[in-house]
Amino acid sequence: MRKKTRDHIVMAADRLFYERGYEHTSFADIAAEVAISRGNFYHHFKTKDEILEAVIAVRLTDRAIMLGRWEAEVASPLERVMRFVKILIVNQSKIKQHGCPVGTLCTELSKLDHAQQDGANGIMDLFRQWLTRQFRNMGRERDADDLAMHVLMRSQGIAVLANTYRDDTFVRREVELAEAWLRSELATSTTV
Amino acid sequence: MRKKTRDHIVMAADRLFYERGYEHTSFADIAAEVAISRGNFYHHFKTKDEILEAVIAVRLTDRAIMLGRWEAEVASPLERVMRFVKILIVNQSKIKQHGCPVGTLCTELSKLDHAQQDGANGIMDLFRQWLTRQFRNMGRERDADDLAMHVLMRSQGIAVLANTYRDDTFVRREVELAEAWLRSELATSTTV
DNA sequence: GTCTATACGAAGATAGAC
DNA sequence: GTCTATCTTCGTATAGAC
Repeated sequence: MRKKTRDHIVMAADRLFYERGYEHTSFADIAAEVAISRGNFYHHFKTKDEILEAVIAVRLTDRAIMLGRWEAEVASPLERVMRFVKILIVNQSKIKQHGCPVGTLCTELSKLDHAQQDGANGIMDLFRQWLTRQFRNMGRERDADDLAMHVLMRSQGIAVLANTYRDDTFVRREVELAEAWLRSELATSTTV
Repeated sequence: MRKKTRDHIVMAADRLFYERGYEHTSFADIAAEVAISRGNFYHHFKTKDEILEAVIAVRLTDRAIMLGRWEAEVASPLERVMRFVKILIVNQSKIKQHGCPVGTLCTELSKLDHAQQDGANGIMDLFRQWLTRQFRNMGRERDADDLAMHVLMRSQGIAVLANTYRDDTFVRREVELAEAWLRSELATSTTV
């Protein structure tokens, strides 16, 4: 069973919103990418906001699946968080070019004061809650959310500067520092 | 001697580019803010890019003056870096609303693949070099730039999440963590 | 230096034929 | 479901009068 046009549109929009930003991407851009006419476009989506909504939904689902897989594949919560931090390495070349797909969207929609702000922030929150759960599993009931926010903070900071300076060495060094911090932070309080 | 119209335009553009983003700000928006006609606009700037260039120049100068003042006012390089980190507290409400003026501009121009990317990145670099100099003064010749990048990374990460979650407690906590990290990092290597 | 009027193109959106 | 044609609005930019 082949992918439907609607799915093609969402996939193309997802990529273009990430690479060029939401506002800077036009219907014509997406239509050209999918190789359909602009008219046909409106059969599938009535407004640009609706496409954004669909893109956010897809991104949320994708990330939830990814996190679920890690939870199934990786036994130790510490290793799971490490896996999260390592996205910066795995996706390094994309991040250098376009930043973090989640962070940059939240930032852009905030400036636009866009109705889908909460939707985008929800993806960030998915990460936050997943990370919080991992820290809880490590016995850090009380400050699990603080630790989660700290990991998110580092990820976002690294992504912004990776994008600004396009420096591989910096990214690798900071990921190692984040891992070292994680280990030393958790060394004091293992298994409670 | 009163401010000239040109300066008013740059000031208004500076604020609007920060609050709404560069692309989302139109000539009409700026003209309305300054209370001049769109036509008059083009007497002072031929293109939108030219305004951006002027805004970046002003921001660069402003920040350079700020950093110079800190260098004059604060004797200890450690305290100077602390002062830098504390901008996040001082400008907290703006940052919660619109993020970091430097980081968000770099991010936006990267997506637009805009000619002024280097200009915006130059403001980030002003901070980087200033921070590097402070760490050198603390006797950290070898890793001064790494430490500077780490401080920048934290600032940018905190700003992104402050903007996403608009959470005062988070900002305060992370600034304290950054200060604690600074102190512990420098404790090992004081005055060489 | 400031204004009004206007040209021009891009982008979002609609109508209706096939 | 897909197309072409068209409408409308908005944003950049120019011309020329005051």
